[in-house]
Amino acid sequence: MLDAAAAVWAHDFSASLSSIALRADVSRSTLHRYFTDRQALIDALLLDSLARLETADDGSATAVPAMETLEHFLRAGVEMGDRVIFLFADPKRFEGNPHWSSDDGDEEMRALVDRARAEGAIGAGIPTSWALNLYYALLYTAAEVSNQDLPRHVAADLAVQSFRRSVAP
Amino acid sequence: MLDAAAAVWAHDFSASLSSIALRADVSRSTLHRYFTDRQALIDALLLDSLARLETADDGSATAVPAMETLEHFLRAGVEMGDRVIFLFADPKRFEGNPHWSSDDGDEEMRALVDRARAEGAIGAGIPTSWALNLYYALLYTAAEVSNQDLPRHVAADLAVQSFRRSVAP
DNA sequence: GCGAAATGCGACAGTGGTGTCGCAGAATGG
DNA sequence: CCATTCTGCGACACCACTGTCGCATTTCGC
Repeated sequence: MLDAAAAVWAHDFSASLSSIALRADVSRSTLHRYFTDRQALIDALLLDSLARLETADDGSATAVPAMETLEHFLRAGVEMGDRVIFLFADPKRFEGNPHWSSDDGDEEMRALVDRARAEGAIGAGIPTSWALNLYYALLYTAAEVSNQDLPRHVAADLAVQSFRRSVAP
Repeated sequence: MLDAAAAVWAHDFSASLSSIALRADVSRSTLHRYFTDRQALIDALLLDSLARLETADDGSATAVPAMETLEHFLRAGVEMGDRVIFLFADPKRFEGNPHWSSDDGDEEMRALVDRARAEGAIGAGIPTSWALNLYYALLYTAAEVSNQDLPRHVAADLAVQSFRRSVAP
């Protein structure tokens, strides 16, 4: 059901619960039996997606260059496909949600970008806010393209390449 | 009213007509008086936005390098802000809409990208579908960022730079 | 095979957005 | 100044989605 919700909501967050039940091959009753609320399903999917992101992000020690961490994170994100689209399609989607700390969304990433800049991987002419938005856009786009034409890893490679080139000094 | 619709729908296409009326500082009645339908408003906004895009795109003769046309078009799009977000946030939003020819959405752009590739501005390792999706993502992101931190022209510059670097051979 | 748990189905009221009215109060222009 | 036009307000029925329920059916474990 979470997969179905991610798949459907990745493209239209206002989609009805019926469409999700249909996609999940269960009745609406069953869906409601596991998630009392629309909000409950959102929270469950959010939590699950964040957990996967966390897991996927495990291999990134702080010792390695920040740029490699960003790259690793990007690849992991693309691998998650719809989940990542769900998470990052609209930055304000989860505003006020107790499970969505601003740490997840921004602070940690901003710090990473700043570190990458300090390490010389990001040019002085690149504002941090642009680097961040570009990063999420590439993540989103690569995940999106993976649903259409290109194999997942190819899309990930292209996204990584685009990011490196775009922010290079 | 069209401006209000663009501003609201740029962030949430499922937003109610009430919220648009509110944003436009008119009553819901007045809104309905000018646009009988939700669909009528959508069509009007679509048509108006496409017209602006067309106008803004006037300066691009086919004689100049394709890359410059793409660049010009990108800058013009960023300048349009919410209108462009409305148009390109979801590629399938206007599927089946008689005013949304696939020419606008894809074919013309694809041809432009192919021409840029022939002129050596786009590397062989860059799939056309990636270049296109990247292009729209940058357009969208630059417009989005313009609503937050950076001045419009700075965001446009960054988007252009990112695109050139990303697809360079 | 039998009992328990899970699922599907249909019905229900509640809710919020939609589209349509009529009417009353501006705003506009001659 | 008056007449025409535009606008706002409130009311209405309609519809899709939501959340809840009871009951029949299927599935699963033992």
